Amino acid sequence: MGQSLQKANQTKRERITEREDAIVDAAREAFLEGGLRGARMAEIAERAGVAEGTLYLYYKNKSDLMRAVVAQHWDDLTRAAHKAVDEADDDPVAQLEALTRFHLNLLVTDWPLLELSFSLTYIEGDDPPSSYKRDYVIVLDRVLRRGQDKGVFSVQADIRVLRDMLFGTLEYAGRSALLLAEDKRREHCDHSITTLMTAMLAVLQGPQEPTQTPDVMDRLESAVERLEALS
Amino acid sequence: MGQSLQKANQTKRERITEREDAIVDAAREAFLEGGLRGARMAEIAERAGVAEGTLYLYYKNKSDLMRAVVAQHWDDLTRAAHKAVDEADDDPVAQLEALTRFHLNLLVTDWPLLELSFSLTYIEGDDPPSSYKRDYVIVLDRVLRRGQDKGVFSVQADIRVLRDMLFGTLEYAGRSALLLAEDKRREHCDHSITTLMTAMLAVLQGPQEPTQTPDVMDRLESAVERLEALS
DNA sequence: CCGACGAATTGAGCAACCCTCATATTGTAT
DNA sequence: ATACAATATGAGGGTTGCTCAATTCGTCGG
Repeated sequence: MGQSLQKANQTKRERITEREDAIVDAAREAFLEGGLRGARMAEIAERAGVAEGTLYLYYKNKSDLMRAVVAQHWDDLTRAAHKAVDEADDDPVAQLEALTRFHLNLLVTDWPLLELSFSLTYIEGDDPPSSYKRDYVIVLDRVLRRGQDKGVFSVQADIRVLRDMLFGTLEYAGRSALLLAEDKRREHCDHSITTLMTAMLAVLQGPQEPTQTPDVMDRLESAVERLEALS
Repeated sequence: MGQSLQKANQTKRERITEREDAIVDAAREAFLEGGLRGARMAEIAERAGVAEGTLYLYYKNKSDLMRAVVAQHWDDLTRAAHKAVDEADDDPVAQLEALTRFHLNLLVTDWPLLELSFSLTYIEGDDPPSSYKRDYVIVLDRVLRRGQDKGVFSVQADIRVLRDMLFGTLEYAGRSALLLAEDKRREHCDHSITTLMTAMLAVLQGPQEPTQTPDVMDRLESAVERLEALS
């Protein structure tokens, strides 16, 4: 009759999701400890409390399982990034800085998991290259487009290049920070952010002098002329 | 008697070096075709014309062999980078742009091999993480220091952050370029370089207003003088 | 409550492959 | 010519990702 008795009040769907979570959790631990190569499928199965064969009912192969671990994490990060931007002042520059700080901070605190993510980039997958990062990147696009709409950022600026600049620089800066001792880390991060903001704003706000200087000069000159005309 | 007969006029040293080269050449081909995982030691041995066990007399293990392939390549690249800078005009800005263009170009043309190099970053090596890139990075340091010495670049600028910015941005920009169709690639590269130069110069040349303001002041002074002359 | 059928799970076994090491070959000095 | 060291070989050991025939579990109709 459609509805039937379930063990411990769980639906079939719930039980399957629970198992999936158990597997992903076990896999995350194992991958964090040994990387893609170091982790053993047998060990993951044991930790998850399932047989080795069961893993292959849920995920096609080892790297597919790691993809699931990484994708879940990027999902969390995307939500957090949106939140970080929304909590900043309602000003494109402030939002951009908030996102920059959020991302660099992430690279330092979440490095082990992000390293897994990056390493996956270089694994020749059997399946089409997935892009769990796409949604995350959209957070930046939103900030930049909003700045352009408000007239604070130049519409000339190519968002694609700025994406590369922000994420590229920060990935490298994060790695540099990790090489430093704990106490120098914050200083280096702050410095990287300041520098990167200067750089990005130079692109986003375009040349400032030409737009302001002529204006100032023109008005000054005309004032002088008016004075000259008086005499 | 110290000097002894050699087959085909080769010294022992020469024969060993020749074998090493044969192995590295075979390994490069194999790794380019299948990556670290896809390449088979048995196949590399066959291509190099040696037995599988011989590989392990020259290199500790598979990733150590790949390291050798990649290190050799970075060595070539470093020489070429120095050359690119030296052939540019004797001007720090021009040299920086030459290096930027050289590096981005590299990322597009040499991508398969550079991808191997990057993937190696994420292989938990049994040995201390090697840094074949160190010498390459020094090329940038040289350009920036020279600019500072000549007073063209601000000494305030932190070279470490600029390193992250240049190489980080370019790695990402190179990847973006590879996703584009052949005909749009050059345009995108040129655009990335222009943008990146704007960004870096904003950092390297510091705030520009102070250098222009005096001009405003000069003209103001002259205006006042004209007014004074009237009375 | 029973029996039966499909879905889900298991884990022993297979195949692939890196690396070792006992043996063989080559080179050199006396 | 002989002994000895250096170098090379490749069959076999050991590990591990993945498959699939056998088994258990969950859900129905009767």
